[in-house]
Amino acid sequence: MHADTRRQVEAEMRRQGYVYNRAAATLRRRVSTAVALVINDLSNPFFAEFAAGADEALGAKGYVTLLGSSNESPARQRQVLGSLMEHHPAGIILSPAEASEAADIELAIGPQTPLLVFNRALIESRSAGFEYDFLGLDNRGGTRTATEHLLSLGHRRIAFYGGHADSSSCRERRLGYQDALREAGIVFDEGWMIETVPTRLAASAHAGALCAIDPAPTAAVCYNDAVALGLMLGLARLGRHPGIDFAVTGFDDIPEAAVGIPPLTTMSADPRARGRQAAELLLQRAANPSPLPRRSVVVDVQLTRRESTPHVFAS
Amino acid sequence: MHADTRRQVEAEMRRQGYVYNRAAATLRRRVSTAVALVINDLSNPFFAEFAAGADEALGAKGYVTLLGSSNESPARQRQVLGSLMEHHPAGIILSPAEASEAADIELAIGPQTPLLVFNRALIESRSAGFEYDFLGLDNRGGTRTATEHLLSLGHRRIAFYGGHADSSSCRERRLGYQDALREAGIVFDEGWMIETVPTRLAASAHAGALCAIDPAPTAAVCYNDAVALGLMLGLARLGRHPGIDFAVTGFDDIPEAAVGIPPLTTMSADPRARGRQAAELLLQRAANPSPLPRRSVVVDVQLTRRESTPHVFAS
DNA sequence: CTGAAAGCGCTTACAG
DNA sequence: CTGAAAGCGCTTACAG
Repeated sequence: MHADTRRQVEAEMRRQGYVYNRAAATLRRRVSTAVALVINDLSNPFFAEFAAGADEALGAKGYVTLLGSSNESPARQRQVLGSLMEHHPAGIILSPAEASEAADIELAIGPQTPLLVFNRALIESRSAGFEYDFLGLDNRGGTRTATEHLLSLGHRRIAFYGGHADSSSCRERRLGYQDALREAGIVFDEGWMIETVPTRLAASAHAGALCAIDPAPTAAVCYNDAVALGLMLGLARLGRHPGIDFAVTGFDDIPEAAVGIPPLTTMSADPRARGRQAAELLLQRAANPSPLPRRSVVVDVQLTRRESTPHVFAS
Repeated sequence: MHADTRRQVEAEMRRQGYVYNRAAATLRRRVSTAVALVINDLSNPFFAEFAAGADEALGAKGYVTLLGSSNESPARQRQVLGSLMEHHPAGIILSPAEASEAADIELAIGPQTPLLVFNRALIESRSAGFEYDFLGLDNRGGTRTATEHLLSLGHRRIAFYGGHADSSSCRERRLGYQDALREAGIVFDEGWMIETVPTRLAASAHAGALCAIDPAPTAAVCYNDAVALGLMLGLARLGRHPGIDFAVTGFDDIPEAAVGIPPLTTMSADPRARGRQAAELLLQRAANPSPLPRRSVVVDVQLTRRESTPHVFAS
């Protein structure tokens, strides 16, 4: 009888087209089942995958994703956060625009809403006591592993190619590279580090700077995959043959890495899994209002060896 | 005085940390300022760009984006739509999963909420009188233009490479290709059309099927850029030289197309602009509850000529 | 034109 | 344990 009645009621609800009104519930409970997801650059597959993973995990837990994209503009980011805050989200996952100030973010979202920052450190100059969780990649360990891989293949003159020296992830990746060189007893030269805009196009156009180093390096640890793919293109145009007489490593393992020419040895970060992880971390925080201390999770990245890193070539 | 008072009040609001409660407004007004954006595949840069464009335009009009991703699963899509409906969105932008049934969608969202379908037709078998707007690309005209371009370069044996013959966009693109051949008086052969999973990897692996055609084609119109880039890779491995002794065209103009080896001639669809356009169309509908008739907007795609389409090569 | 009151649809604290 | 009532913070219809 019970089950039968239930079925009848449900049938009638469906017939009348009843839909639960989450706005009413949010108003009463003072917090919504939405999570804000603010992404710096959706056209980068790394962040698009991250967003897809986060949305997937949030959906599985009954949350809905409020999307915002900042296009790497801190001003737009502030605006987007302000607009999303009006929906009283249960939490915020933020992959910050370059040069985002912690104090700025705090102003936009207040001290109540749980925040998880992904991938990049916020600039903490003016801020004190603003609490948030952090999920990032082990940038330093990653390039250290990449560099050790090249060393194990006999390379000794190894450049670091691409990225902005003033971005936190680039700084960390350069440190890991230097760690590995130092440990191998190699005297490293500032001139081995070449700065570029971190895009494929810029990296490709700038390849000449790498060839101009004297004596020429036999390998390059690249800031990320986009840069590495661009560098390989640029080298090919200059008559070098990456994968045969030159070794290149990337970072991120974007889908294109596996099908590059040659396929790219890179550090895998599995952005979709990172998105799911970010959602988990945030929802743990949202469930326990305060007991947990601030957490900073740094994820190991895995060397994925492909054909772009040959043994050193006797020239 | 007026302005001064206003400033004081605003300062006090900020001091107390007041934020507008949109849930209360939604409850009272019975419709929210959120728009649901449901995407079939966020890891495809084409759709990620589309999402970014839609979010941008919605944000500019004071709307917020509720994201959902279906990962090409109609079941997941139904579930996602159901969950988003509880937020009473002002409208829905849907880039449907493959083989989505109109009747299914109607069941999930009801007859009230404005719907704009992007890119793919819904299967209309069981449904009658379900109204929605449509925004799509001129698939047929696009491949027709691409094929005419190859014909003008002297190619006569032109294949159509990649895609699933049962997807509506692939069917349309094949028709445009056949239109151009017919008009040029070329007797076309069913064997010139090769089916693949529409990914770079699958297209690359399947390149042998193209070379097996006898007599061998000198050019291929590809289903999309991913397929075209994969095909060029596969051909290179088989000793062919796309851009020199073989011509390839793509579709979409994803960012990678411009930096491929060689750079890819393709049909530009400008997905970010499409996202903005989808948002405009939907919001027009949301503003006027019913007066507008159902609209179907088909966007022209532009030939972007790059180095992958050489003049026919005297072999 | 201005200001107080009603009410949107839920959840929860409270009376019975 | 059950059921009626209060109240979340807005918007809008209505009285003054």
